[in-house]
Amino acid sequence: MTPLPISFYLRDDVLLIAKELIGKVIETNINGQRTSGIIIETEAYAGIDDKASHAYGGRRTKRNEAMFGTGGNAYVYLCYGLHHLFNVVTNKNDVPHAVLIRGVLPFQGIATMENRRRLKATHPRFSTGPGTLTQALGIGMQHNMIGLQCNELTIRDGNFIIAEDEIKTTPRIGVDYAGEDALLPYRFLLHGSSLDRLRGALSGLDENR
DNA sequence: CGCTTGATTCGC
DNA sequence: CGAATCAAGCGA
Repeated sequence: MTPLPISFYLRDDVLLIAKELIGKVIETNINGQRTSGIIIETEAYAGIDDKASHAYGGRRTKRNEAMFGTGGNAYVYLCYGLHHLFNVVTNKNDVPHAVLIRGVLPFQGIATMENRRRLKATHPRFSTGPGTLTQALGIGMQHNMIGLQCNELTIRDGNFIIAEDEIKTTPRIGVDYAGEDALLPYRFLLHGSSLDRLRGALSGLDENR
């Protein structure tokens, strides 16, 4: 299975990319352990005019430097001093667009992820939430700024077909500080019924394909 | 410098 | 509901 092409990430429309990432597969290969998850929730952060974005007003620091890099790189940062949050950088160099990955469905390497999380994969908060999925997949600061075509951390198309009407759109979470931009419908997630359908499809699949 | 606040999670 | 835990970001 091949990584999504760079052209996927270089496009201007970060909202469209955030929506299209639903159903795609994040895969990590760390110390010979392959783990992966299917993306079920994302948020778009739309550049220097977006008050919720770390890059609002053109703010450029050591932390958010990755956002100013080229699309197709990872932006990983520490939140609340303890959680690593994983973003996909989009658009061209110096246009700081990004998509925050907020939830995945456990797919491959479930035993490895259960060890990292010290939780059973059936636990409701196993990998739903931006800080828990990074822990499950083993994503950390060592992945900040790396290209998503690499073996260690990549996103590919798992051919899970998601229809337009299976995706719900809401305001973003935890961005109250962003004033009126906190109300923008920039969060995308699978409907509950579609989640169940996906879960059902997964239970019939060979985990090692 | 020192103080405040997060793109959060978990346990009580 | 509050603790954990640290680096931006901001004002002095």
